[in-house]
Amino acid sequence: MIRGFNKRVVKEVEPVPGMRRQPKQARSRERVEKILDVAEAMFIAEGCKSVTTNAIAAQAEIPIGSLYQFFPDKAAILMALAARYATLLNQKLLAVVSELDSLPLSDALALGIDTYDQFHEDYPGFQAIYMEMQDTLPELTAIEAAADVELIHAAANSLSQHCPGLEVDQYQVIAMVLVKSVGTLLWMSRSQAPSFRLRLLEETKRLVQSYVQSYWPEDR
Amino acid sequence: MIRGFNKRVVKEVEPVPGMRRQPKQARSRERVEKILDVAEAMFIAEGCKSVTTNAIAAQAEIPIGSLYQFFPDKAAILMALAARYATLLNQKLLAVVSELDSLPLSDALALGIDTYDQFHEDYPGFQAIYMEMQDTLPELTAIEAAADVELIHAAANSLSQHCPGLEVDQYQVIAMVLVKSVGTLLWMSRSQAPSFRLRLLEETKRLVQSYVQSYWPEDR
Amino acid sequence: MIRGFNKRVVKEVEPVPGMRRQPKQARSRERVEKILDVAEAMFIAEGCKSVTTNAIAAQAEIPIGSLYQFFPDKAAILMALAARYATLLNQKLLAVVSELDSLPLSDALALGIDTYDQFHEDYPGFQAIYMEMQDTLPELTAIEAAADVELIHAAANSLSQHCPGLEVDQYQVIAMVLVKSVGTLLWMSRSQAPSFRLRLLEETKRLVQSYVQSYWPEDR
Amino acid sequence: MIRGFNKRVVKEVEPVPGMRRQPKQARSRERVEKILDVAEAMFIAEGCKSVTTNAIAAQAEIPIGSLYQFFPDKAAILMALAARYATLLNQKLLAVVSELDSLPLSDALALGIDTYDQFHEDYPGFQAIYMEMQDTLPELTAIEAAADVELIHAAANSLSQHCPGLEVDQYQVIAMVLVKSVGTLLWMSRSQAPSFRLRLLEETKRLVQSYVQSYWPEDR
DNA sequence: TATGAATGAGACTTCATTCAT
DNA sequence: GATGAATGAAGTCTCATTCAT
Repeated sequence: MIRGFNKRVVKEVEPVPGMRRQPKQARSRERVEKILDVAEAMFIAEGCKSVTTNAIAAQAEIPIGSLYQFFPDKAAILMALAARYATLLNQKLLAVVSELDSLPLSDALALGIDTYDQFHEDYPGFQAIYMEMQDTLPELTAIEAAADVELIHAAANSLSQHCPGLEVDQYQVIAMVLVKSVGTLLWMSRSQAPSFRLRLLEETKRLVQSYVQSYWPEDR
Repeated sequence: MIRGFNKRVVKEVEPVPGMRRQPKQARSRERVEKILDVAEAMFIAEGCKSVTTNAIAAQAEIPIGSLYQFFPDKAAILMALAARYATLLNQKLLAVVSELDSLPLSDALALGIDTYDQFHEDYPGFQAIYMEMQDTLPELTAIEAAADVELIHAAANSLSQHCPGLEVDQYQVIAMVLVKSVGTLLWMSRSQAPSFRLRLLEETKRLVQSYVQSYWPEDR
Repeated sequence: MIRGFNKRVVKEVEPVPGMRRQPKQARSRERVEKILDVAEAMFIAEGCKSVTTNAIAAQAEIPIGSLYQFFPDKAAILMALAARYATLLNQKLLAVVSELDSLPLSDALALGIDTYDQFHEDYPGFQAIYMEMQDTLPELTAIEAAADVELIHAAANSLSQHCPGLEVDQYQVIAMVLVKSVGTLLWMSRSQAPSFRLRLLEETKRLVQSYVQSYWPEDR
Repeated sequence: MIRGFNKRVVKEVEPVPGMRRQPKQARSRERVEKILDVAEAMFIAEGCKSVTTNAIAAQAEIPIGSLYQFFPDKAAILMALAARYATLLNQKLLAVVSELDSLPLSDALALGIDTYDQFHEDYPGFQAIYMEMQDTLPELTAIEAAADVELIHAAANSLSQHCPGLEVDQYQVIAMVLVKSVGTLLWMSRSQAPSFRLRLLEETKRLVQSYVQSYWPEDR
């Protein structure tokens, strides 16, 4: 068991979209992870635009040439980062799904929001990277939305299981509204003073709960 | 009476923050407007990062030196653009404020959302510029938020007039939640198919209405 | 009697070399002086290269166009400044010449050095401007040397009067050696700690006195 | 034994202060030398201010990007040039040091001056670069003075060995006076007619010798 | 004569990417 | 495969000077 390695457990050899070569050997995978870790930190610290590929390679202590063996260009690093976040978020959510199912809807929503909030806290680069891609790769927004898309699917699924009675694609709309508005509010709350931040968090729950209750008022 | 709202009402020569020289004569104002128009179009079309100051000047048919007489650097153009949007949005909102006041709360919310949605439709660069600034000028987000801030103030004010009974800063929180979530949903709806877009718009209204009703249920 | 004006008494209408138009009216002369004062301060403070003509005009509170009516280009400002220094130094020296004549040679040398040192103190831009010109206008070094040239002439003259016995151009060489070496040492002493500075000043006197005594040893 | 003198004796890969990357391979060192040669010629011919980095790169027949791999900016080229002169001067002086030690003081001074004069003749850019730096990098004058500083140390050391009897820091002052005044006079002599130049050279020796004799008159 | 907005060549510097070793 | 020196197009911004008003 190698410590400090499974901090970010990457599912074995999933084909990350923009990558030039899938790293098969342990050493290569380590290097890719190192690049992404460094890139993440630098993007957050200095903004995507002002980070150079050479700086990333230097900080990651690998030659620039090697970096370009894994990533065809700078944008690919951003993409891989986004993909990694999507994977991570998915894991977190899977972990609480069973708990969610056993709670009353209101509590489930609150727990879901708290979990999502915690994710923002744990990975401050999440929304940052997310925004960057709009600028740098407008045509690749599909991938960027991956994280959201999975969340939305999961939310729609959960709702359709526990709150039946609507058409199937109605759940999609509701889930989208929930995920998007909550995502924005949580992100915005990051830049607020702690006390105000907590209040926003509570208010976000209220927004969501009253919305859901408008569909399933019996949830009391 | 809406507080913090007519701050930007002085039409003509208000001192725009980042500008090097305030254009006093008609010719200069024309030039500045031309620069902003061109920059807006290019930012939307190609993304902020890949637009160059020389390209803007060339497209606007003015010498690069003249551009730099008005704007100290590239970022200032972005800022001026954001300021211009804030002014425009203010005007639109002022135009419907009186109508809003005479409607039942639910209808007022719906009308407000429709107006805001129309603004997004009229000025597709609005949210785009807005997002750009996060990357290019992280420290200047305050200015970028100007449009939001004023909206939030206006909304808080309107709520406190028509729906009394809460503490004064509670209105701020509610208004913030409303404006931020609606903004995101409307923006996101832009990239959806028309029919789905309309549905999202309706759903946004529902989100907002049920949230407000959780505070003032008598509004029926 | 206008105060604050004769601080730097410029001999009436001497034709300064590089100037476009000799200022004949009081207002114009005031402007030219203001330009030179400002330019002097800025050159010293920021280095010649980084001062712009527009900055000089702005600081002097005259339009840039007017500046260009008196000076054909930036270099001309530097030249005029050097010429002004030459005039000033001349005046200072004339003022002590009579005293010098009545002193033993050693004391006269010491007094001359102190006077020259005081000039450096009063006009810190003197040597600074002097050096600048080497770079900016290599072909105009002749004018730059003006200040020195006058000093050297005066010194040669004084020597030939009080210490006869040498050929006429020998006095020139001696005077040149004296003025150039003293000038350098005094200038260099400016950047030293005060106590060390004083010591250098004394040592400079010793250098000069022993040199002169090698020609006129009877001076005891 | 001359203190502070063999500091720069390490021939090859001494870390030159302002350089971005130390050229390790033969090809790179050639390139750096080429850049410096070209820069030297251009600085002397056209003055520092009007030489551009692009022109240097073009003349040296290397891409501008390569130039910037070795030098972080234009000023660094100047600095490297000054450092190269310092190294050269050191070598010249080391070569005559043994001779100096075996001569009577007067003759040693004369030989030292001739050597220094020859250096000015061999490297006409020496004092030119030296002066430039005052303007371009006022804060870096320390480095520029390097050549002088070492000379002064060497002179002080030599004096203290052959002419004992003074306090240790008195030698510093004397050496400083000697080096600075001689340097100026030699430099100035460059721009004079040959016959007058020689006379100045002799006069410089006289200045120095009479000064030194005022301390050690027995040196006859 | 007086003004100051306008000009644009050109300065310095960066950095994503390649390819010879 | 691994490396990192080399590349040069392109970017941002300056500023001495002019000339229409």
